[in-house]
Amino acid sequence: MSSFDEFDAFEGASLSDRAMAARPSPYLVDLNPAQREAVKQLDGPVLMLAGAGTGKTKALTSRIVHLLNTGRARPNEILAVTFTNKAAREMKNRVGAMLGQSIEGMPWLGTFHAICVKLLRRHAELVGLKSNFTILDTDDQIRLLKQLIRAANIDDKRWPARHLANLIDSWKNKALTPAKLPAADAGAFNNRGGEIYDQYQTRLRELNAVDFGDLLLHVVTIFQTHPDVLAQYQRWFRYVLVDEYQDTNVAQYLWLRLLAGGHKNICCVGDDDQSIYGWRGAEVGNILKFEKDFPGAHVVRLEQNYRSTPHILAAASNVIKGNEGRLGKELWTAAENGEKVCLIGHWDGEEEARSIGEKIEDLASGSSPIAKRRENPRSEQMMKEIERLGELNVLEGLNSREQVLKRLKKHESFLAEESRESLLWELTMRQQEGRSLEAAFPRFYRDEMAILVRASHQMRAFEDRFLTIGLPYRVIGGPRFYERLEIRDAMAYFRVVVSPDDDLAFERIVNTPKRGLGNVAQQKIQVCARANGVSLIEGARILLAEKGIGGKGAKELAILINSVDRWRGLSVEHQTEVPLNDDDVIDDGRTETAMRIQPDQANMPHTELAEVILDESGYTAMWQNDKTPEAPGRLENLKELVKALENFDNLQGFLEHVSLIMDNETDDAEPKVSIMTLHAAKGLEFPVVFLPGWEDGLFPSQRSMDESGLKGLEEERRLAYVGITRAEEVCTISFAGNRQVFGQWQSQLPSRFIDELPEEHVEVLTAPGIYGGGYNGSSGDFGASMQSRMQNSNTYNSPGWKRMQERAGQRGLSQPRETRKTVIDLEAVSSFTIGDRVFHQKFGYGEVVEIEGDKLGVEFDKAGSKKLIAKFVTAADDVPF
DNA sequence: CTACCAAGCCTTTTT
DNA sequence: GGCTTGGTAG
Repeated sequence: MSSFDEFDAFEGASLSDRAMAARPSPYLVDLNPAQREAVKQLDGPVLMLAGAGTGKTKALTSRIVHLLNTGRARPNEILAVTFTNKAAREMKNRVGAMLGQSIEGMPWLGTFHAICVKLLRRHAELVGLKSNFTILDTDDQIRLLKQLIRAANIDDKRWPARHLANLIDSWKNKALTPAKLPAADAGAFNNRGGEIYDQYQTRLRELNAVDFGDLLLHVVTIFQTHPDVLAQYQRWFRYVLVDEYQDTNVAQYLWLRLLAGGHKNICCVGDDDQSIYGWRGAEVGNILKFEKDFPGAHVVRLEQNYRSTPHILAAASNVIKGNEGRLGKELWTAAENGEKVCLIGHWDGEEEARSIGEKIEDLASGSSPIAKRRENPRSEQMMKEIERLGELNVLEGLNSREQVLKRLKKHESFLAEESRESLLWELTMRQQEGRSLEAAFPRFYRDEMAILVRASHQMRAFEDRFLTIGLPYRVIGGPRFYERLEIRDAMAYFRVVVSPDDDLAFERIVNTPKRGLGNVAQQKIQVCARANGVSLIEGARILLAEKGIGGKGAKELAILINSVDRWRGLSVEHQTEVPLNDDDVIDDGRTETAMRIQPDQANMPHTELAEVILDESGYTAMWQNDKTPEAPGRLENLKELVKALENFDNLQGFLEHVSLIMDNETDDAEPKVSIMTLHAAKGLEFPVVFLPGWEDGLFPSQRSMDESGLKGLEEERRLAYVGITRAEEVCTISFAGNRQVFGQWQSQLPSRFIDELPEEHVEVLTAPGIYGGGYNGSSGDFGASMQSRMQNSNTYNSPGWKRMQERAGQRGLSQPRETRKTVIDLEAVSSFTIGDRVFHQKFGYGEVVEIEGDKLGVEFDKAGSKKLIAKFVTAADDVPF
């Protein structure tokens, strides 16, 4: 592989380039021809059409390494944009791993938003902001808009702020400033849309704040109105790389085109079949017209799939081919056939959850102790172990040896001292007895399995079920840590301290905890602030001085204001401007905050300050006195928040991080099943994937179809495609005949996408209990009817389906069967007796009414009676207060 | 001003 | 079913 062909990309390059290129490039060896082509075509526009699982991240990271290795660019001269923080992180890690060193020096690898913040902090004054602007989240945004709407005398019931927020967002996605807004758009929202948008932007500027959309919009505006600034960056970023190009919106597209406009060294990677963010302004058109935008673009197709089995791939392809106007790719794989895609219909959503829970436990159970334990990685020992097993001939003479080895390798990180011993023992025994070696291993680990749902409310059924059977799971992208009430409150306190102009934050905390400053008092503050043209907190100060407010409220308000002043004094982080107008300082690797903020002498550590703020404000006390079941959890979260602060230099740095990083990944030692939305799953892969809720109206989502018609349906179909292609080995699609929607029982029809699955790659399973009888094997009825459904694509008229429909409404036919086995440690049994008061994270307080092995029956004060595993509750006395 | 209750919305999907 | 909002009573 070390032939001259590695140099051919540099024909005509300068001698020094050639010399650089002479460095070995081992990363090229691992690539297939298409990937290699995409990596080596360094100059000029490149479009990489990368199907699901075709190794696009590998190609992208190899390309970065190649750029560095050939000396084409220094790390800080490469602009690499992703959509999610996770993708950015992964790319950083992989580039680092390939280079064999840490990748400190790639400051411009990040999400659109993160990179824009950096740029905007630097040039904020060009759009009328100060460089320490705050970033508002949706909640602040809506509250602000609500104020404006009310001020404009519009009924905010008929014209909800939320709606306008969405409109403004969509305008910003299209790079439309108020001035550029077409009349048709401006007329939206009771004819006042454009007007209020304008006011909103003005108000944001006054508050020295931006919303998410502004991050991009402002930067685009700066580039468009200041060619000198743009030119500087065009020169600096010698190469531009974009991940998930199919998800770019107009603003992002403009941004990219402006930045790459000079040298046109832009490489976009994407897959039109995975465009699932149309509702957020993404334009599939961007990828479809790339060749027109960048004439002479090099188009490379990655079509070899390394992820999924042929059955899974075929199922996905057959579904997606129902879409029109695709760029067209033919995915293929060299992998073995594997299992067919499973299709199961269930009686109702509860049973679907139960069934999936059982299947997960089945797949995750193995007879070896390592099945249940995950220890620190010790791969070196692992490799030795494999050798030793070989020496001992433990694996000799059995045709599954290959697979066992593969399995061992795959799970090397699971092995620790004791489990190795027991594994060895287990394998030896098995061999002596002639039993299967494979079966000593669990087929999959829990963290290799995922449940992908269309909408987040579907998650609850699974959470409830898994909680009761004690199956460890984690919800990804659910209610996010930083969106929780207590966290937002705490952060509002920090914001008030850090930036005095932050009215929204002040509003939020002024009467939290209760200070006797209700509507009336707050109104007075508002009026006073406006009359004097100052921020709310200054207004409050004036109001106090003028004695415009009295009684308990006045006293409390004075205390609050004094406290804020004191806290601010404790933090003493005076800002010093550092000149930033030279090419050379575009990036020197330091963060923006470090550049601009020079801490004064000794000041209180910000973590300590945070604690002081929360204590002295009475916020902690508020939750300590709160008796609701959530209170302990909230205190816990506050503690976590303070802990998270440790990773930052100051409060401001932290606040910025929080506004951009919405995902919080906590690495537990214990392997857990993932539950997430299909959207959140993009870019991920799992050996085992469950796709529940394939019912018309749910998936494809009714709303999507109503709002966007065929376009919406096609996007839903792409979502289905994304879902199926997440699976490596096992993919199970299911639907339920009955489902609770808004608390009402509703009968559901199977998704139309189910009819688009290719019969020969799908195995239709009989749902347990669907005909009352369930498990005694012979009830192939339902399966057969499913088959016939699919043969006559005349959908919902099959006898089997009709019968199922008829039973809708008479619930209770399928009795919940007790679960067979759970993943629990049996030691935890009976530390409780009947009558004990216990506490549960989700259900709150309750009383033990029944004990059955390790399962407790608990009558909860608020949540009713539940059965659950003992380890999920604590004695009520132990709950921290 | 707060605490409680009824009514009405709602469920896409997210940086 | 659950959450937010708005109205009313104390």
